[in-house]
Parts: sequence; structure tokens; C-alpha cells
Amino acid sequence: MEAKKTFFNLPEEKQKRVLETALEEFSENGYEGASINLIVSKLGIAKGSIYQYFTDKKSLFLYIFDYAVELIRKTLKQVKHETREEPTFERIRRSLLAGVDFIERHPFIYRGYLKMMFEREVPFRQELLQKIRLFSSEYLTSLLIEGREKGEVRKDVNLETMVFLLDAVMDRFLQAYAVPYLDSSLHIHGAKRLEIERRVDELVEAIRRGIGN
Amino acid sequence: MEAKKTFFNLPEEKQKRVLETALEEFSENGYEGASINLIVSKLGIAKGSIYQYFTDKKSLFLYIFDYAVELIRKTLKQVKHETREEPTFERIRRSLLAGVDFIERHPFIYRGYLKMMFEREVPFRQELLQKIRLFSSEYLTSLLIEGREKGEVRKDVNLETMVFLLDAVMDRFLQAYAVPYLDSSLHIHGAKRLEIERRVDELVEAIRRGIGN
DNA sequence: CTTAAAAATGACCAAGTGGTCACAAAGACC
DNA sequence: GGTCTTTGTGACCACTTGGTCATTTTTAAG
Repeated sequence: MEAKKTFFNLPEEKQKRVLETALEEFSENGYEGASINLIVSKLGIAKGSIYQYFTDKKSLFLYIFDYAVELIRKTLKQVKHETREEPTFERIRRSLLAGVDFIERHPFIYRGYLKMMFEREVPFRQELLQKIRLFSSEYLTSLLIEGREKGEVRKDVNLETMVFLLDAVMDRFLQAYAVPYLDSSLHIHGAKRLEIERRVDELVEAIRRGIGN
Repeated sequence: MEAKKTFFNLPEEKQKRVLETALEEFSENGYEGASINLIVSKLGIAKGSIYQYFTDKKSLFLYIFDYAVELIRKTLKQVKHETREEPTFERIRRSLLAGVDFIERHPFIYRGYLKMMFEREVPFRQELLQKIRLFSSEYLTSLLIEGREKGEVRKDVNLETMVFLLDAVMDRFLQAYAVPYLDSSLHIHGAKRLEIERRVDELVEAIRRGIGN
């Protein structure tokens, strides 16, 4: 329980406005950097008010985190279901594109995740990050295991190694898409959908076939 | 010119102590989060003193950044030279291990780099990051081009795509090594050298041969 | 309209921030 | 010794931070 009862008595519309505003502030400035003063000022409410919704900065942050995690969880589950009949590397391709769509729809969530990854003072950072990494890890693991059963994925390569490789490449791809200056070589930030799909195809193919002769 | 003349008049030993202390503070707390008050307190000097060495927080940061970049540049150059006769994937292997060694020798530099990657208020962040990414990118590109000439690297895969893939996997590997909670699946953080080498071998092999059948 | 409970308010607090500056101490040269 | 320049100092400044709380405003019930 992280929010006070008063918060839930608010009209849903206002609840959402509070959440989205705070999410934006946290994702742009990190936990420490986020300013309660700025949040209330943007919302046009008094400082005291927000402390009637949440006991303190930490609980506000945690509430928003849970809100975001739930969105991610749902999205992954859906993609997994939608592609359940597809070949493994097609599923990987689709997962990447789903990530792109997610960032498009919820830009502040993914950026917030990147922020907290390397911040020190985030409360429960370790636990929170593991929660997320576990999603991704479990998701890719199950994809690869099913792929092995179908004979589409190598059996002579360590499963952990493959998960690591996939996770690294996919995450970096999304980083490049979400944050302009991380996109030094691929030029996918702000690119058209068609161009992005082309890049995804190339990348997935490189992962599948390898880059050595 | 970022440091004042007074700084250079200091005994070298003290210069280094100042730099290392500030580097540690910046790398642990990021640019905004780093506290000048804490730095001078750790150094046991008066607040005013540090403003006689550097004009402000920004110039102190930039000076330290250059100091760090120079170290990285030298290391990369050396590895490139040392492995110039080796096969391409052996060079990649060695580069990864050199990264591990670098982190071991300069833990605050790599962590600082990760911090500033997602921080907003770092001065000239974009330019600084591109400086670093360019190193990595140019390094890998030249490795792969030479590898192609030797017939060890595929010619039917986009060069940019391969650089991206390598960069992503290598960087993530070092992240996992440097930051415990980013190492969710590979368990290389704090692992013995032998175990790390085994992981590197597996990973490089997966990149070379691909993971698909 | 009265009353009581719920919600909103903003002046205020202690603590921390980067940065300044008048002054003191130390060094260097004669 | 005296004089002049370079370093070192820390009280102080304006400003921001997260958080509090006595007080007012709004809402709901009878």
C-alpha cells in the first residue's frame, strides 16, 4: 500500500494527471533529481496536497513504478501470446517491434527505466531492477527453449549465453531508438517505421546466422 | 583550458589526489548529484581552495572527463596494436578481456561513463558521449573491415549492423561485470578470471556462429 | 442552515546546494 | 628585517530541497 486513501477518492482523471506528471518528472530527472516542488507547480496544486495523496517522495515513486511495471508485464504477455505460433526468430523480430511501439506509446516509462538503471539513490533500486530484468530474461528464455524444441535454435550454445546476447542487443536497439545520442551508428532514432523494420530484420538475421565465416 | 594555473602549481601528488577524489564523487553520484562540499571535505581542504583550482563545477567535471578519455584512448590503441596479427575473433575476445582489466584498474571511470549516459544535466553530455561512442565504433569497424579482408568476417551482413551488435554485446558484458545488479543471468560480476574467460569464449563463439540452426 | 468530516492550502523549517570574497598565512625575492 | 605575490580559508549568500501543520475551504449529512 503506497498511496493514501485520499488519492483514490480523487476523480480518476485527476489521479491519472498526477501520475503522468510525476512519471514525466521522475523519468526526466531520476529519483533524486525529480522535484516535488516542480511536480505540484506543474499540476497547479499546493505542496501540501500531494502529501495528502502520498506519504512521501519515496512512496510516490514506488507507486508510479508499479504502475509502469504492470504496463510492461501486460505488453510482454500479449506479444508472447500473439506470436505463439510463429517461428522463433519471427517472434524475436516481433518482440523488438513491440518494444518500439511501447516506447512510442509510453516514452517516459522506458526512459525512466534507463535513468534508474545507473542512479544510486533510487529506493530499492536493486530489487526493482531485478524485477524488470527478470521479465525480460524469463521471456527470452522461454522463447529460446521453445525454439530449441522446434529445432530452430542451436543446442550446442549455452542457453544463458544466448539469452544474454539477445537481451543485450534488443535492449541496446531500444535504447538507440529512445535516446538520440545513444544511436551513434544505426540511425533509427526518429526513423520511419519501414526503415526501422529493415534494421530489425538485418539485426535478427545477424544474430541467427552469426557474423563469422 | 579548464583548470586554473594554480592547480598546475600543486605538487603532482596532490593534483592526483584531487582528481581521483572528484572522479570518485562524480562517478558515484553523477554530475548534478556530486557535491563540491563533500569533495573538499574528503580532501580536507577549504571550499574556496577548489575554486582556485577550477573556475566552477563544470570545468572540474570536464577536466576529469578529458583525463578519463585519455586513459581509454591509450588502452584501446594498445590492445589494437598488441593483437594486430591475431585472427579477428581472437582480437574481439582480447578486447573484451582488456575491458575487464580496465574496469579492474579504473573502476570509477567505467561507472562514471554509465552514469552520465542517462543523466540529463551533464554539461555537453551529447558531445562527450559521442566522443566515447565514436572510439568504440571506429575501433570495431576497423577490426571488422580487416576481418573481412582476411575472409574471417561475413561480407553479406551490413557493416553497421555488425558493429552495432558487437558494441551492444561487449558493452553489456562489461556492464554486467562492473555493476552487480545488471548481471542478472551471466554471473560474471566478481567471478574468477578463468570463469570470465570461459564466458567470453562462449559469447564470442555465439556471435561468430550465430544462434540459429 | 448547522455541523462535522475531508481536502486543499502555503508560509515555514532545517538542511543542503554552488559559489564568493575579505582576510590570513606562506613563499619568494631583496 | 620588509615587501609583494601566490595560496588557503571559512563565514556568508541566495536559492532549492523534501516535508510539516495550523488554518481555511469544500463537501456531505441531517
